Amino acid sequence: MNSDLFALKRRLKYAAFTGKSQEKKRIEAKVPVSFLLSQGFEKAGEFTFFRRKVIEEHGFPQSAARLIPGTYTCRELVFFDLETTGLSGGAGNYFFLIGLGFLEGSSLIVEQVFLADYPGEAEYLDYIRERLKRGKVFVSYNGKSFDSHLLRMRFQMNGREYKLAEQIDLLYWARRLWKKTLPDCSLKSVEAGVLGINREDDVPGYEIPDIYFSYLRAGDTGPLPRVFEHNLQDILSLVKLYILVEDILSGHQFPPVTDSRALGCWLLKECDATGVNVLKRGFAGGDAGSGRELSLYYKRAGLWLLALPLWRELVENYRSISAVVELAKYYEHREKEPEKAYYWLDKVFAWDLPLSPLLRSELLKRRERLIRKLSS
DNA sequence: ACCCGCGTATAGCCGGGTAG
DNA sequence: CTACCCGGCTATACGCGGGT
Repeated sequence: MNSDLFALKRRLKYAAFTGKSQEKKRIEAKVPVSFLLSQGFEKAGEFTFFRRKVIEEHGFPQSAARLIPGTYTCRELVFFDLETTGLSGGAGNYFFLIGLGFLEGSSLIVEQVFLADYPGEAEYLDYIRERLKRGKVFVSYNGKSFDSHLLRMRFQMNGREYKLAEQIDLLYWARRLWKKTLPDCSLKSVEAGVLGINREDDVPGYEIPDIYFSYLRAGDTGPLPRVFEHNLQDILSLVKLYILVEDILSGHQFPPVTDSRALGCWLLKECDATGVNVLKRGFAGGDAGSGRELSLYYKRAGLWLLALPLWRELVENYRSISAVVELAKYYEHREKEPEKAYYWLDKVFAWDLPLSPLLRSELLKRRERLIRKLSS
């Protein structure tokens, strides 16, 4: 489906009626006003429809706002999600539904703006721009790559500039925290695996463009409510996910599937002392990767006395090759005790694990050198 | 069909240490 | 002194995967 051509045809269709009153009649006949009103929308323009839901929620992070840049607060967050005519980033794509979420006290306000037909896009965008004014930080799922560009593009194509100042994209947080433990990091998988949300009767994303086209072409409004619902659920999940990530970062929650190694490393990189605690907890929970990262952190900090017991534990309980190598390096180069270095390195060969050729040759080289040192 | 941020792997550089 | 080697850090290249 070439949506560019399609959009052009829609424009011509309305343009064909020259008389003002005639045009209006035609529009009113084509836009299913009563259907949209029945869905809780109100008319906000010739083609623009708006509805709002207030959802009572608890547990909004009021103080611990680790994700929010600058001096903004969570009152200035706007959660947003678009339903579009396709995935491709080309100019022919546009969006016909935007969901916005705002936090207000203990409530979540979800606003949805629907474009009843393409010729109304300019007024639709102007209306959305007004609604977006209160939001300073945009929260999305993959919005940095998808939604924000489409949004900007549509404003641009209509001769209006719009820039999303600050953005928080939760996709990257989901990857960081659950890439190892979930089959994938689609919003759906995160909902099911972490948030405990299982959508019933959800519209698969790929069906959405066709549903909208079929509505435009044949006036088929039947499946539209499910699209509105899908968009609403996306906003709700976005908010829940945002709260969960804030909770994890402030140490209030730590779902069992969370990758403590990745989180700990990220925190350490951000010079955050809680990174050490996260890695400690991960290692205590049996994650060797967390122990390894913690030991390397101690090594970088020159805290050998803290690193050494970790390496020994990693060798004894997890048969960690990297820990063996670290112990061998330590004794060969730092303590100048090649016999101790050899003692540890030899364990790797005793284990008789399958090794990649590269790693194997590296280990052999190290052993050769130690043998030379020992015999001289 | 598209974009883009992120994680991972690899190469290269530098400083320190050592053998000859 | 020189030539080399090792380890650690940084820069760059690459590929993945999510949105409708």
